[in-house]
Amino acid sequence: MVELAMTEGVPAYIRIRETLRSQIADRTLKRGDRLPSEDELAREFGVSRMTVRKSLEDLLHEGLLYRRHGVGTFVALLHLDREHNRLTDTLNCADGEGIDGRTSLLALEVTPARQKVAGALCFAAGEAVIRIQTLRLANGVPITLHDCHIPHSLFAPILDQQFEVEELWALFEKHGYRVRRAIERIEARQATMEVARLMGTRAGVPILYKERTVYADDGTPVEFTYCYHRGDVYSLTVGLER
Amino acid sequence: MVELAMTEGVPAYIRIRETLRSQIADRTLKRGDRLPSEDELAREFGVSRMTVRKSLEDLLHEGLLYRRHGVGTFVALLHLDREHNRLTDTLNCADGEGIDGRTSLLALEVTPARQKVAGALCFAAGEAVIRIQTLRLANGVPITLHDCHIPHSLFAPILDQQFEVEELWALFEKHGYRVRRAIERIEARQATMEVARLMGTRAGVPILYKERTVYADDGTPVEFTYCYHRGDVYSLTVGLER
DNA sequence: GAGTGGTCTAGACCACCCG
DNA sequence: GGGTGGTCTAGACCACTCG
Repeated sequence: MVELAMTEGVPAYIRIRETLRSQIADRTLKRGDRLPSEDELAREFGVSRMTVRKSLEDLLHEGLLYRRHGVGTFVALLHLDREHNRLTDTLNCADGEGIDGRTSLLALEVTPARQKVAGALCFAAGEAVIRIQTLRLANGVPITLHDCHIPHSLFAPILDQQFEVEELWALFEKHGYRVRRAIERIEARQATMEVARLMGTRAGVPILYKERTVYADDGTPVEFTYCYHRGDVYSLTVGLER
Repeated sequence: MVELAMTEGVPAYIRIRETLRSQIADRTLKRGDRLPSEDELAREFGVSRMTVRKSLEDLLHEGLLYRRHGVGTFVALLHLDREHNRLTDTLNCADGEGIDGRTSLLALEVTPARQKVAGALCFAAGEAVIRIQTLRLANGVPITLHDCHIPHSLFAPILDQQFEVEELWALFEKHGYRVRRAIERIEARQATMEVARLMGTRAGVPILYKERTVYADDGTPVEFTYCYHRGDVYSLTVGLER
């Protein structure tokens, strides 16, 4: 019987899942290897087969493993980065290793929602939104201009608090909205004069433009943001399935 | 006990899942509604509770439902389009309703792989790849230029057959590779002279540029494609989670 | 035919939330 | 306290693949 990493109150299927994950990470299980059968794993870990299957579920979904009916469960040859479609805080995007990221606040105001913003947030044009405009710098170079809109009706109290734009989603959560997913519409555009000025570049340079709507886990839209990424220094990676 | 749609050999959890899905679609279950508890559903459908939970799994994952421990399972307020991160055939992208899409073949050749192509396909620079260059038109307007590369070693036989570029992935499958997922790197660029010429536009216009690597379910890279989308008429939508 | 994963059962106990 | 979902069991039978 195999010794499990972690203990105390952590469900068995999670301990088994993480044990398998680390065996794959440290090459105890190599790419292309067949795992022991589910019956064997159940015996090894001292749990029922249903629990083993529950353990495998997430790893299969991530693409770390794949199954062939009647044949076995295998470690995938290539492990795609799970982070690709991971939702990160709009105003606090990760910049990768060795990069000094900073966010500066350009504007914070309450305004009536224009039509597109209102539509995305599911309320009538003209209702109040909190608008947070920020500039994201990497090593001092402007990378992204964010123009973020959140419903005033849900989050008005945040205006009365000190808050860091990096912690916007933590504030949402304090108000009972757990951020769960987002939709982004992506286009290639040219910088307008206005955007160029704010980003310290010149009009006409390529801009990766996004409109992002963020939803809580019950489906409530909690944020709509225009994003302008400098095309010459920014690329975006997404994963697709099936 | 509830009558189930579909029958004969379809697993119970799938019939239950689809029954619930259509109840949500036709508003028998409305947004925000609490579903019957798992015990109730088990009684209604005449299955065990584990089977009910299996039915709910996919719907939860899709975001159609969400759960609150100790409270219940609910229909989400907003249903995000499941198609966003759906992988579609590179050379045969869907164009939406009422659009006449066509793909014309610009080039089909065997060439040595340049470094980036070889790297993506996990073999040495200079090895043979089949290169398929196509232009995608919507209502006669060039939308996307694809420059697709597939390993000659895996798919050489397709050169000896008649084949439609629209059916590339079906051919992969015939050779034992089931397409499963892809990674796309996305940038905003300006059209080069060469790209502008092929797409019937002028150099400098915004181009949504992608490098896409496609993987079979065992992780084998089966395709690497450069995509050039006309920025003024093309936008891309992606979903992000968590 | 032997071994694998796919589906399913009929229970059990626990943790969480609410009134 | 009563109802909900979260975890888990110890079996069962089936469908698929391979030699």
